Amino acid sequence: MKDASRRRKQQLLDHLKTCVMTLRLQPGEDLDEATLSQEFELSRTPLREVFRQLAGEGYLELRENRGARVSGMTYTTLRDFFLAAPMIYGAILQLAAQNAKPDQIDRLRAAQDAFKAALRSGSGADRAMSNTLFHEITGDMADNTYLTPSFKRLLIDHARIGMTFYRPQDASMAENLSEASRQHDAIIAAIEAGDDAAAAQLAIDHWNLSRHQIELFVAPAGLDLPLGSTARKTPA
Amino acid sequence: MKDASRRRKQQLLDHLKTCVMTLRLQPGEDLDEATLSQEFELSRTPLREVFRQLAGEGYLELRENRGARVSGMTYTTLRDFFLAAPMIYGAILQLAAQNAKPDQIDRLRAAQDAFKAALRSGSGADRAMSNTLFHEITGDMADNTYLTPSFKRLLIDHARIGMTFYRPQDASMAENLSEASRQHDAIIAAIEAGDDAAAAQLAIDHWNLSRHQIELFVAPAGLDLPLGSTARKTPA
DNA sequence: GATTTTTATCTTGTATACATATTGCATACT
DNA sequence: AGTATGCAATATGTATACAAGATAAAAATC
Repeated sequence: MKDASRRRKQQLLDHLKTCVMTLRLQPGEDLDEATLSQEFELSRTPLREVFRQLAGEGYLELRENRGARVSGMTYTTLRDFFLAAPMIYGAILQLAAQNAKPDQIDRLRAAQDAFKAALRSGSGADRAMSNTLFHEITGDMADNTYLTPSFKRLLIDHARIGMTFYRPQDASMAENLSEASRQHDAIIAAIEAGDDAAAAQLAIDHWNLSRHQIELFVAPAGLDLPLGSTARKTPA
Repeated sequence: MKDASRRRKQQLLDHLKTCVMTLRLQPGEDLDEATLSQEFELSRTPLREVFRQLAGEGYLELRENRGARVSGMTYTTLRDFFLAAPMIYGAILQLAAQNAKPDQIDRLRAAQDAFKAALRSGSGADRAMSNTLFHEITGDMADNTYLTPSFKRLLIDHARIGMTFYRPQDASMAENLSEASRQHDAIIAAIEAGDDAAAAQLAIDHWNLSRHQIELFVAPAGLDLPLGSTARKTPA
């Protein structure tokens, strides 16, 4: 009986994490204690503890006397993200290449297989979550107490950014994902070979690819209309 | 009445943070809910929420059904620390120099004054806490969501390492602190001038100084005894 | 009619009581 | 004597009840 409620608490934790990362819960969205309490058959006490923990990990924000909401994404988010990500992830992969243990490499391979499967047949959310798992394992390999907190925080918004800036119809975006998958393979190879310099370089490349995907979204290829076809009817 | 208990909760939070950073609570030490509950006149419910939050920020570790303990310091801690610290703090100071606002610079100056006062007359704990405050303000200036979590985590152990590896009698350690204070002044100047390259370099220098202090502690100057004076009575 | 004040309702925060898990000690057994 | 087992004591986790704050709606005032 106690075992069951402990499992529900863990389920709630995983559920909320997934919902935040896949945008099923939107940035800035309010969370209702009462509703979640009923859905997961938990009293408010353990629920609120889960909120605190998720706030500590960067998924939620707590406001005094005003409940919890999903961490926001502002117009400075992308800039902050791409400033920090290459540096942190470069360090993570460098350390991963130096420290990875055989069973961790096995897990990384399994995660990459899952990622490839999600590319073929999964939803956007499947893709985002399996990609997150891949990177989380590299974080385990690096095993540095002081880098992990920022890295985990980056992975949350990496998933959210990936969900935001992606259109499945776009052919160049599909090609982008194939390239990402090839980079994952190269990362596995570099880690297995213990080549930390190569791993660090692959981190940079991987983020440049992410940035490129956003550019494809924000500034798509032109519609190939002749000059002047968009002339205004009203003066500027 | 409610106001008072909210203040007590905040007091508990600050108190625990300070105790962890000044080693009044040792790494690995167990915390007793019942005792703290009485001391701060709070019920266990809000107390446990504070524990969760502090665990999220890296001060404590929570074990299922086995209570909270202060985050441990292992033999790999120092290595992990000096791997991550220069990179993170370099980035923080670089961004601080780019983004600092006038009122933040004022606060940084005030923090440095407090640090100098602690150097002259304060306890080791005063020194550690005022130094932490100085660096926390540079973190505010940098204002990057993704770097902050690791930076905060570093500051916790920066304080604890400073408390561990310091002997007030040692003259070269005192000189070391004066040099640290001069570096703080230089950091303020670089930030005010918006010179991000200089600020990043000062971050590296500042950590090299910290590392030097540990070396002074671990490998002190010899006692100047003549060779052979420590000859063993038993064979090796 | 618009704005402010009051009141009702809902949400959040805390305390207490109870259920479950862990730990240490005493006793029994090999 | 040393180890195993069971029980008591202690500590942790959860649920419910109550208190305080926030929000929204209705009434009163200008």
